[in-house]
Amino acid sequence: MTSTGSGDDAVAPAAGATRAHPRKAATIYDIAQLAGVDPSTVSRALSKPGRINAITAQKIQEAARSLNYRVNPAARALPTGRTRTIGLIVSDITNPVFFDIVRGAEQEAANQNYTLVLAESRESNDTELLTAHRLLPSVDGLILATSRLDSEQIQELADEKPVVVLNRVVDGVESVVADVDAGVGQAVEHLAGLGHRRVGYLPGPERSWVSGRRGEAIARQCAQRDIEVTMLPAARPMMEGGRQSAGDVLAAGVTALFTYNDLQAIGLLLELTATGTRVPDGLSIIGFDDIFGADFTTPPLTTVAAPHAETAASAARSILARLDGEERPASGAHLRTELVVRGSTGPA
Amino acid sequence: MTSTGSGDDAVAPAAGATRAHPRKAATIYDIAQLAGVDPSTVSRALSKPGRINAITAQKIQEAARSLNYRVNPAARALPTGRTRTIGLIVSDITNPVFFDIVRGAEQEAANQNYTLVLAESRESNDTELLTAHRLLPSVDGLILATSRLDSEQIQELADEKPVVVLNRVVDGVESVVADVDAGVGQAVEHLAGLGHRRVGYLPGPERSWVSGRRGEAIARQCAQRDIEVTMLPAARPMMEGGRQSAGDVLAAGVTALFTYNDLQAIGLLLELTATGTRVPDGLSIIGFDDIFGADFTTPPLTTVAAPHAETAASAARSILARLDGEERPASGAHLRTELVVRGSTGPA
DNA sequence: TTGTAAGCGTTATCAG
DNA sequence: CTGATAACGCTTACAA
Repeated sequence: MTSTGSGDDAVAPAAGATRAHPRKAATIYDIAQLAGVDPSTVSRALSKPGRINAITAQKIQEAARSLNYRVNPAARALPTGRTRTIGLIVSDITNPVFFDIVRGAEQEAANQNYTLVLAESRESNDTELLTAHRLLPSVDGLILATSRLDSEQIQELADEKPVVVLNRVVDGVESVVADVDAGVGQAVEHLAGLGHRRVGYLPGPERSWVSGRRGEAIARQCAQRDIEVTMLPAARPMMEGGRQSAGDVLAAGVTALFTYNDLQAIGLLLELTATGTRVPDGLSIIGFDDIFGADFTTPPLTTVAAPHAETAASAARSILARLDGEERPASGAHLRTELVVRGSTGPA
Repeated sequence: MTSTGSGDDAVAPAAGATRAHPRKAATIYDIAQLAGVDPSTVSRALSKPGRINAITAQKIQEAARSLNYRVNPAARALPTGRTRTIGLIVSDITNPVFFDIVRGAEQEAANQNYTLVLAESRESNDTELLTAHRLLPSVDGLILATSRLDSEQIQELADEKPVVVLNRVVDGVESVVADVDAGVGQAVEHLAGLGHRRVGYLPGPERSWVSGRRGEAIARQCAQRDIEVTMLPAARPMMEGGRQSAGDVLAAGVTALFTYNDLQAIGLLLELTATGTRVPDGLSIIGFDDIFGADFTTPPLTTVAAPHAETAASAARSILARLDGEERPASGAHLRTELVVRGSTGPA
């Protein structure tokens, strides 16, 4: 047992000197020499199996194995122009929605032996643009998860490499969008059934395309059922934003409220509960995304869930397909949103 | 408004054909030509400013800008052997602990103009090893966040490139470890003060080094205060694991329980509450990590918090420092754990 | 300070 | 099927 009792040092050089990294990696030249063939033959044997004599291929494989050979991705990228890497930019790593998005993209990439490069824009369009440009030269394609960029900026990026935007439509740029109306329809129906006639919407960032779509869908669905909807002042898409909007919400005189996302919903729920408004008795709340934690608030949150992992996976797939020269985006399954009814909604 | 009503397609080729990506990127040769200098001069001007005539530097900058030049990272990596990339492998992207870890690493990397490559091992040592080997050639260093690998496997990785393991000690390999005892000491003290004499520990994966350390720390601290501690059968480090252990926990006859992590704690809490055991009256629960959500369970979770973001940032810093040729790891601040008292602990 | 030239590890083209 | 050989875009002694 290496336990050192209390008072560990934060950074441990560890027992025994930290190792050096001298032994430079084997190259196809080393293999060629060992196998008695030309380096170019090694290259072929390794990258396009089948197009080579079985027996020499064998020898090469063995040599490679014995030398513990690994291709040098940078070297491969130079002549091919392909890095076997795709980039993903999210606005806030700390937001649980991105679990599923990151996982979906990472899995799909890993499946096809691609590697996922992740960056965070921290809800700022400036850093998003910077980051995108920093990433672009080193990836084969880029996924923009919740872009706050202008359409033109995105189009420019898309001019350089395959770009897919998630849950946003940008002219001329491919996108994967889950159908909001399905879930919102169910939600409004649900509220109507509970007798609500005045509902509100707490929007997220102005630059958020989804926030707009969600607002529209709500307005549309409510209009169809003759329900009055009032739009509140925008709030930051975090728990804090929800908390801070509690006053606005109460002042709005609605009996049910949609928030832009679950984070806001949870923040609001907490604030309301803390200040004596009961949910759902005093106010019904519906969030969006069904994030981690939405099921264990008190009461648990009713929310419009979206297939985030599948959305991201689909985006990754689409990029990889395009890299493989396919024209038509591999139009994936229908991505639908869906209401998850829990405890935060009740009779008006 | 582009809204299409309901029935959106999942993958939209988008209005107007998806763009092509022909225009090949400008190189230093293009700049050289435009600026009337040699490419090598351009290279210097761009990579080591100062070592060049101010006026030619100026010309080169302008040419670069006008051509919208971006360095080709692969091309740069080839002669230098440096990719300006660091890898991070986590066991489960979906576990909120990793928010902070990912963010800490990503921010520190981005600060120094490095890029973070992320991969998930899904709690499997096989895929972890595979992933590590897949990543290694394309990164300058690797951070293993919660490795399930054997020490020897990690040491082999560390022989090739700078590797830092988080919250684990491996001989000869650098690591960043938060001091568990501090927080556990506070926690046991807290329980003792509440009159608990029999506490339990629900461990995580067998291969998890932290799980072992946490168990030891608990045992040690309890021994000092003459508190009896019983070790339960291990459970998976997820909410599900906590849920499934509810029976074991109740059977153990303890009045307070530490779980390996907050995920388990939350799962257990939910299960217990659902089946009629009240927390903390029937059982006090303490988790580890203070993840997202720990503050809004009912009751909110008492937990031992660790500075995850700082831990990861420190790891990244250490790798970057080593890449810059510094010998001594930049021994960061003391990383201490700390008890956060909330509602899941009460009198015995 | 700047130019020359070699080299980084692969792939790709072209003969043989 | 395999071997030369020229890229790929950038860095880096070494010279000038």
